[in-house]
Amino acid sequence: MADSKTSSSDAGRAEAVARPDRYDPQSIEQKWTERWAQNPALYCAEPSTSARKKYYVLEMLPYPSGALHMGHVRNYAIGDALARYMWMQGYNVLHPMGWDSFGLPAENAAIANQTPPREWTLGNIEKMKRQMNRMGFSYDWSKEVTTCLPEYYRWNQWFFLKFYERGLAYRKKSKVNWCPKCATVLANEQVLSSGCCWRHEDTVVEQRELEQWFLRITDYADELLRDLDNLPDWPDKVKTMQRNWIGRSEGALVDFNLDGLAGPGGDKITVFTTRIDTIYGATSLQLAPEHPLVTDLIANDPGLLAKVEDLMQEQVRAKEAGDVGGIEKHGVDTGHFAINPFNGERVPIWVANYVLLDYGTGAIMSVPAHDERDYEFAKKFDLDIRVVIYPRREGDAPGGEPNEPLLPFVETNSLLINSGQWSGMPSGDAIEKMSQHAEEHGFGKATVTYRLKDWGISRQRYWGTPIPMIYCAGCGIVPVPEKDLPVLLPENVEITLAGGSPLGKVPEFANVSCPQCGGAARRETDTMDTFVDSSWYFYRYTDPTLSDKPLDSDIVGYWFPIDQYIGGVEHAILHLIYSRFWTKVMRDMGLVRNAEPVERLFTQGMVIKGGAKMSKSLGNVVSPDEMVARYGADATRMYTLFAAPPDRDLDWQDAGVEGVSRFVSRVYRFVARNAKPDHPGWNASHDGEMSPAARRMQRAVHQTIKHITEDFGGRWHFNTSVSFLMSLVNELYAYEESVQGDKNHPSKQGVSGAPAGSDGAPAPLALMAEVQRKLVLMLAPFAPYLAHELWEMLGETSDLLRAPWPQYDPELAKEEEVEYAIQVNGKIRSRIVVAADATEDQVRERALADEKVKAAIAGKEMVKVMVVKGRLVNIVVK
RNA sequence: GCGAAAGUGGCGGAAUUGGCAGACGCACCAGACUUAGGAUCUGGCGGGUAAAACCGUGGGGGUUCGAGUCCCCCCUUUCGCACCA
Repeated sequence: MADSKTSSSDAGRAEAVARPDRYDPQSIEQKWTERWAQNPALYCAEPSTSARKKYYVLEMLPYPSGALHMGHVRNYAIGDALARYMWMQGYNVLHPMGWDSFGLPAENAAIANQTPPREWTLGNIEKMKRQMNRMGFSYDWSKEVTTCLPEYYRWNQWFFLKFYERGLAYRKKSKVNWCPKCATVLANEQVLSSGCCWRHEDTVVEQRELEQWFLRITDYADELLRDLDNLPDWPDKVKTMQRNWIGRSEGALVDFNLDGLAGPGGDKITVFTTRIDTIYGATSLQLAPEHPLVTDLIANDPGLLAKVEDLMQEQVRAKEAGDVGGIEKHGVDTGHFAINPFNGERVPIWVANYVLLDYGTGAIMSVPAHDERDYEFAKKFDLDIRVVIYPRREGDAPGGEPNEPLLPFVETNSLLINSGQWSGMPSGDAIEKMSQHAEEHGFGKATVTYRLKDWGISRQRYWGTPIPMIYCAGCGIVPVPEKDLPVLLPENVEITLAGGSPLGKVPEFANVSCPQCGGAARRETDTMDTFVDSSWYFYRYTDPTLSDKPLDSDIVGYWFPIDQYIGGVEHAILHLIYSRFWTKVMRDMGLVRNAEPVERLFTQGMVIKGGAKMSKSLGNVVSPDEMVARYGADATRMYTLFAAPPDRDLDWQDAGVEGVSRFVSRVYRFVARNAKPDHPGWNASHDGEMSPAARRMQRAVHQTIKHITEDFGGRWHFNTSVSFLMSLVNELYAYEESVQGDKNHPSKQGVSGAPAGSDGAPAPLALMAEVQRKLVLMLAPFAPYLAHELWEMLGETSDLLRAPWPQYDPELAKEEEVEYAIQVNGKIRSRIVVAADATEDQVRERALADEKVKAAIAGKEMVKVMVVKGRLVNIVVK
């Protein structure tokens, strides 16, 4: 190969670009981008009749904001490495990409730039698709899905009608979360724990009364919870978050009749409790300030009304201040009483700010002795504290007086006292028996409540899927007939953030005739939450061209469940719980056979810089475009894999990309010189024995294959995969030097054969060719452009994407020698190197012959212990 | 407050089961090749010492021949949940 020295000076400068030893990512990547573009079928999944086993790898689809950010690049680099690896493992790989393209930013852009949302969105998609192709991601674009196009969203509408038929979509007036900045309603899942909007973290969500469409996700609460146990390959963190979100809680409802006058709003208060066994200790009832009965009870007392109003205001203020957890408890005595159905006792009715309206019934029985919050409240307002579960700690003898310092006693491992006929019963049994008792006597029953609420999907926005419903004065709510789908989103609509749904101001859209009676009717003008779009898009990928149905059950049956889903942990609740819900409904509709959409989930860490999330305001944004222009796509992608394990946050360091770029270029130069090595050293005769350097390199190759193969199958620590590749290349350089001398040392040039000390048998050319071949194969998932270029350089004509992944030979990967540390009385005194297959006796002999060991044991009585790699040899010397 | 994860050189990070702590890379230092070097190649690089010894994985105990790894207590950071009755 051309020696860099001969062409390096003035003459070489002009031809620098053409020199094969100079890595130029731009020209290489451009060349392959063009070639791949000419072969659109390259990355296409084979049909479900393929003889290959299927593998569905999916990355979360992006919102087309207009530019990829590093988080995208990282996400897709992981998915692409996996997709390429699985192709090389012989699988039929489905690796699609699409656009979650409805949503508010398009409307904001429309307002800011006077650009129609559709135009803005489709333009962004074009830009981002170009960026993705520039990165070399192996997407099957024949499966592309764009959620804002009628070909897709008509099926949202179709699903909505099916949900409606099944009673899973319903309309109700309710208090809803309203973000003043979004000018629309938010689902519970879209309200942060701070009480602010998920898109506007500084804007407190307001409560408004609106008529909204809801999806009955709570019907599936139990199954959504239970089936988490069938997802062993989901991160525990995500499963825990979902469990908490669903918040299943077993308990009982108990009715307390109002004492004396029946209230105008009813004559009883129903409370929810998980501890019905403590009901004899209930010394008050507590209502949430917003509880509808509250105003009835104190309607004629303006002073009390004002105090309750204060309680509510205080909560709002606390939320605004970000004080979520530790709001101080306050309450108001209504002066009314209710009757405990178990013992007939009158208990005062209070209003308390620590009772939540939307959990349980919005009313509780307060048992200060056995609930921490009730205890705190009772202490503060001097309410009775009555012990009804004998408080004992582990080891306490039974009997004796209840111990005030042990209160509140919240354990269920003790016996009831002061509880009438129930006294003496273990707490756990009492919960069951007392619920039964309540049910038999008609004042209560066992029940299960959930934190999870039904999913409100109505949005008062333009850029979303129109909800296919019509309101007729005569017929009421009338679904749009299936044959009339899609309900097309009108264009040229004036978009503002004020005055309700923009579609409401488009008469030709809103005014329709009733499908049932033909009379004048009004169309629903709200659109769907965009999380509807992303709840089932991955099914559509299997055949996005179908025009008569959303999916083909057989094709879906072939591809599903998704083998590997990759995305950010920020979707642990919203997207991933909605998707699971949607799949279960689809299964009940007979559309799909799988109960869960995703077999394995991987949540990658964020890309940060300087310890903070990248953001324009911090000015620490790294643009993928700039990185690609500077270092090429291969180096950029590879850096995102190398800089940190994929599940951890990646702290971006510009110098780090430089390092990976150097590595990539080092690989290029090596193969450029050695694809057809012409140094005489390679042609030296050999007698079949390999030189130690050759053996070393061969071992490195097989160890690298082993490591990377295992990493793909398990831990996914691609940072170490890349580092193994780097080490391997370092070995190749060392080997090259051993064969032909240091190219940069003229004194050594032309040295033929193996260096002194070897057995004089340089490895054959074939070994060099084989090693390079394997190196390129292993590079393919991480740096596809470079790998393809080198593949060609090696004279390979087969398609690298489908070339078989290299196998490793465990024998060749094994170390030939093992180092032992030798301890003398607990301290390491020496190290010896012994053949890997040496017997214990041989090791012992060698150890005792070691000079340092001899010195250490001279004149002593002792025990020696030698250790390494799990082998332990004890030698006792007297 | 509750729950989970993490804490290793100047930095990003290695070290599947307890077995040479710091792989690989960055930064830095030295050398080579150079008209030049922000290119390339070679070597060095936890502290400490002339060299050893010795000390080193947030802190303190413990188990073990041997602990970054296992056990107990504490500290810090990040994330999730935060009155869920």
